[in-house]
Amino acid sequence: MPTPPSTAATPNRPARHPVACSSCGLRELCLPVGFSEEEIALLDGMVFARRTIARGEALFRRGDRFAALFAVRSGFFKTCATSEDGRDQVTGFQMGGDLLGLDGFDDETHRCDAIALEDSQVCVIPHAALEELSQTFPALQRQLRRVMSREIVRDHGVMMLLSGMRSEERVAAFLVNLAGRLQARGFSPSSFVLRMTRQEIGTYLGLQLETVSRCFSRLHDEGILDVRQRAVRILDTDGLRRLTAGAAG
Amino acid sequence: MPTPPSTAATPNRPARHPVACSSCGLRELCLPVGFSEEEIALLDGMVFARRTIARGEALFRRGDRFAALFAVRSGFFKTCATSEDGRDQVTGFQMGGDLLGLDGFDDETHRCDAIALEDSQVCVIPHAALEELSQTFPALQRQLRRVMSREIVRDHGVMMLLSGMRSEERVAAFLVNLAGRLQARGFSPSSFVLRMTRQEIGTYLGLQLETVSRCFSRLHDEGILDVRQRAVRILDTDGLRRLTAGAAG
DNA sequence: CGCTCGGTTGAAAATCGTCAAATGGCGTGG
DNA sequence: CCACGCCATTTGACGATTTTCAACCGAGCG
Repeated sequence: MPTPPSTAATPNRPARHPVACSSCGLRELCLPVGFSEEEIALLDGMVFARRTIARGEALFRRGDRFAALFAVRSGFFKTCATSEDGRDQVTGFQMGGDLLGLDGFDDETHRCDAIALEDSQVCVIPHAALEELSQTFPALQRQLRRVMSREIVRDHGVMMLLSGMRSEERVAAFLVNLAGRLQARGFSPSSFVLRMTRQEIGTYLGLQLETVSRCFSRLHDEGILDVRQRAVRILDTDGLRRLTAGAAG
Repeated sequence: MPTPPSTAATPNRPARHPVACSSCGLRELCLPVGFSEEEIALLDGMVFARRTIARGEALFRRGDRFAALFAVRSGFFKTCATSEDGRDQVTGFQMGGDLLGLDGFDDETHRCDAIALEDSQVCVIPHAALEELSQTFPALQRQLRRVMSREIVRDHGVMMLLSGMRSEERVAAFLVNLAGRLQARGFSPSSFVLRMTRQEIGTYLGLQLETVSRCFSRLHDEGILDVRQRAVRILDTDGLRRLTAGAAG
């Protein structure tokens, strides 16, 4: 599906859709993980709309008031935090079922930009509804803590990657992670198209875009990958995973 | 207060103390930030004990069941996540008022080790009490979300540091951060003693210990620091802060 | 008083970043 | 429909930073 007519400013009007977690294929990857049917029904009332974001547009930006949490329904996002001196850090890539905006609870302000890397749809989970419902719905607050906890653990994994791995290991780890997440969503884990540029991968992994490109080329030469621009085919999953574990593996 | 007699295994018996958030000097840095007197009184019933941890001992380890959150009452900790291949990443240093264990909500299991870098005391906040109390105490669950959110933002800051800065900038940023936190706790921000080894700083910053040592020496030569082993005196705070912002500053 | 551990320093090697140029998709406009 | 131009990507050469290996120093502790 192509980019909608570039009248640009589409986003801020949330479109009413028949939104229902109960009938959503992503519910096992999203907020309702482990909920009973009754509990999911409660969520249906809370997730009040979907919103469409065109490629390149921001779902929210750093400094925006934190009015809602978002769950990716379809599409692909990056989040990036910008430092005072202008350099920006891609802190994560989000796909179907992932939540966006967890960093907003602190001071009711989003602390990073969330940019759609392809035309995307998100479910809007208003902060107020979340607060209200979680009073009478202990499983929801528990689940929210779990999701936030998982985000913290994930970030620690990225720190480990940034801190201890060499470029090729980083790129390998990135691909293994991406493949796993695609597989969990029913896509092929061995053949996919990257939604982000080399630059964005580099910013995420703490590498220059040229280094990322060279790593891809090297993995190609080693017969582990088939890379053609953004199209990736993993030829040797075990080999890739071995690289991830580091030379010590 | 010196290290307790090294009978080693002191920890697991929580000592009953007159524990009270309401009379704690750290409450403005800890869980009760922004709570009213009545709200803090509710916390008093929940924080049920203190626990003493000797230097070098673990408060908890990766894989331990997540039974409680901990708030540092005195002392100093590091948290480190260990990867499958044995390398470990220091994910943070915690001091008075900081919370430990936020990564445990996901699967009710601690996901990192928390090691005391000096003799320390923590307040024990049982998970069950937290769950129960937060049912009838909306401000508490809100606050917990805020704290977790802040942890996520903090981690993104570290990722930015690991990803985009060179060694000297990293070390400068580390020192500026530490100084600020010490100041917030009423200690001198310009003269302090490091509680961690060069190795631990290095693991945190994604550098080898030799590189950390060289950075300290260079900052010393530039007249910005006076470093003698673990004793640090910051001579030029602005200079240090300029380095943090990067060459672009 | 010697030993161990943490820290410092030096030199060589490896990795990664920087600069530069060439290639190739892709979308736009003719 | 094709040509053009822009942007992403690739690749090469060089240089800078950081790691690695090794030796040495010094403080704290038994």
